[in-house]
Amino acid sequence: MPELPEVETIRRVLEPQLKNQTIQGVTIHHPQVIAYPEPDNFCRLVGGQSIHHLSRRGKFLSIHLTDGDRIILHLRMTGCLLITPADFAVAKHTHLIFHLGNGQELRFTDTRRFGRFWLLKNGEKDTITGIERLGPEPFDPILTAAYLQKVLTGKRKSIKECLLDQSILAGIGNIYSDEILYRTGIYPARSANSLSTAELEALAGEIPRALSFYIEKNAISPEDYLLGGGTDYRNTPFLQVYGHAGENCPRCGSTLCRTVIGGRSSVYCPECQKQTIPS
DNA sequence: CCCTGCCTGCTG
DNA sequence: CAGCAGGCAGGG
Repeated sequence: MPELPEVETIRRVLEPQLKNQTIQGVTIHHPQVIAYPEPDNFCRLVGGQSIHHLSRRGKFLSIHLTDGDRIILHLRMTGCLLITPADFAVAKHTHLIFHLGNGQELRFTDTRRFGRFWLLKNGEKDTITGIERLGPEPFDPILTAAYLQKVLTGKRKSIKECLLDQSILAGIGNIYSDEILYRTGIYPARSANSLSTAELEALAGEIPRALSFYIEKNAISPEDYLLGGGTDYRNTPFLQVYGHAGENCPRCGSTLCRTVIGGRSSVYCPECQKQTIPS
């Protein structure tokens, strides 16, 4: 489920609670979620270490341990992290439990089991998670119209598919690509190399602006996060097009359309996002 | 470019 | 029952 704003929200909520905590041990209910190394080694290497801080890169979350090792995870579609008391009822589809020194637990729940964990040793070159192939962060000042111009030149695929391409920009998924294109008035199926400089400038500005807006709308206390089971994404009411096909465009009142682009469901306003290229 | 697999659950 | 779901890798 989570895209960049949700992963960042999780990082912000969990980091203060996890900082300086010791991982006393790990219980694996479903070894499939450990991509590397072997699940037994994963547990052995993590056990006894302390958590130094959490970082995010695109949709990846990293738990940095005090000796320089790092646990990296990707929540994919339905992954979820929750800090609970040890006696808290274990939710269905809980695959991994980290037992913390303060009696709390860090639990990984994932209905569809697409999410993955990796453990990289201090200094170990990351050739397996995919982080190395990510494009820049959307908040990196490198994201300008000129950067977009450079990476989109010659790209005949749609601008929506390019926004979803993690090697072009890291962290945007199906929700926020639709929201960003709506905000910038760009028809999602437009070929990426057809965008004008003005449109690229609009995108370069709106991408970080929209993502920041949705990160802030997601803000939640640790208590409410636990009550919501880690899936209470509070920015959903602020989505303008995603999930609103058939409803009225908030700007012009036209009926929002749904189509499929690059195999992904896409919602747009036929009036605010014209198919024709502005001259 | 499209297709499939990976999984379960919800909706119509 | 089919179709769909906020992701990504791999294959043709």
